[in-house]
Amino acid sequence: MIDLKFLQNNFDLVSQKLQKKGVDSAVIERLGEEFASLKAINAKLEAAQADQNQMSKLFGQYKKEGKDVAELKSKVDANKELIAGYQEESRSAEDALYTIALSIPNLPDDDVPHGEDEHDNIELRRVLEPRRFDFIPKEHWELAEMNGWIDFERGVKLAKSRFSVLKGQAARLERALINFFLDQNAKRGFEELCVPFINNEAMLQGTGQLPKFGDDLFKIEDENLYLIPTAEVPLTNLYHDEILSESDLPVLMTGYTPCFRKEAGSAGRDTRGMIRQHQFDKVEMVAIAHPDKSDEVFDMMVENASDILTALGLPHRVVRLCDGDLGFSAATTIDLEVWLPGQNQYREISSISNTRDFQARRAKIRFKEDKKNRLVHTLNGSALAVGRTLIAIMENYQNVDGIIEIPEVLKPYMR
RNA sequence: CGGGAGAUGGUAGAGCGGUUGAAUACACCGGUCUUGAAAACCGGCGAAGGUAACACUUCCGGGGGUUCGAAUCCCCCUCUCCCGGCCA
Repeated sequence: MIDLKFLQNNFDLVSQKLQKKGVDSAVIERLGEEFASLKAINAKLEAAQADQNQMSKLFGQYKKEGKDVAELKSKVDANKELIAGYQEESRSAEDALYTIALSIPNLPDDDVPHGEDEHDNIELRRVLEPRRFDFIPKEHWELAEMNGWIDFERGVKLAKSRFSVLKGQAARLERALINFFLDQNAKRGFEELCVPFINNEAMLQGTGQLPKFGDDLFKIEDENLYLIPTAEVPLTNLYHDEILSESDLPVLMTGYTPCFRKEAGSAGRDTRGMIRQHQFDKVEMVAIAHPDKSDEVFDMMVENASDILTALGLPHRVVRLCDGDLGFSAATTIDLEVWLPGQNQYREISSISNTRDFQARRAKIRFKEDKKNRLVHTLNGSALAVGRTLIAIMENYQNVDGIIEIPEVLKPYMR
């Protein structure tokens, strides 16, 4: 959630920044008004409550002294009705405010480049030269079929479209990658966690998936629970509504989880192969950082993910997202895109974001700084998307017969 | 899923319906003492909103009710613990 006090004092700035994220300035104006009217009604309510408390104390005193309370009681009764009315007003003002506030995306950082969509993203650098093939490299689904690695049809039979089954060496490679990623993250100081794959509504609101993006989530029937779309949800919310001590920061966490996404609105995109599935494996990094030091942590996370790709010998590029392409919660994002020779293009394999205090405000994650509580910064990034790494290995390590070599660093993990 | 018990500040643990936002102990922080530490003694010590700072408001698992007044009484929900069933 954005800082409403900041909004009050910097309307033009906020409004202009959110324009890029597709928010109409009229909505921002509404938001400011709702905030102001909530504060106004709460002031009235609190004054009336103060009166009530005073009179109740008097009441007790009168009783003790044997005085007549009839007049006082009628005053108290009248005030009570006043309070009930204010309470109702306050409640509806609050509803109105949060209905809007929770659906407003984060403000982009000042140094985020301007742009409409992914075409305006800025390539920062390329790492590793793509290999030159003396034959036409195949796409991963073709390789999968030749090697008997992926059973798309039976995945569909078991669940529905966009589900698949990994077999034999591919299943083993998937597991090897998970272990490799977790080990690499541990070397950077990320503590490994194994968390619930189902989270409740409050957690999904904390990280920003709800209330706005419920259509992308698998909900458990008759329960207030959802399959997680990313480990960012449980890892970040581990400290939901908690106050950390300054010395705890930064908290660096990593975890493997499957991720479940409905992919609503992705009809027809990447329907072939394993690029876009309803269920996929991912190893995630999450950091809870001191607000003055989150930039350092962010750089480290980007470096870590890039280094893992390099260790696997996978060519990739580092891309800075423009404001038009930023996700809902992100203030700044860097994507890593891996080279897929079969597709002859770079495809996203990791996305690393600093949400600043946006998620922290929603999830109430704070730390003590000189007796005062201050919101932390939360960061998240993939290191890495496992299925897409598997695809990248298949396409980059194929030979002319369709045989796929195992990257050197993974061999110990395949034994 | 069935039977019983419970939910209070970082932890432990009190709390007749009326200066109880909450005794007490431990932990923690500051100070005195000490070469330093420990001990002892003194002081401080929950959160949110609000304020320049006060004031003030709210919070004793969550929600609702009774009352002038609820941590204390009533109802619902959630969670935890113990016993049984099922089970990796």
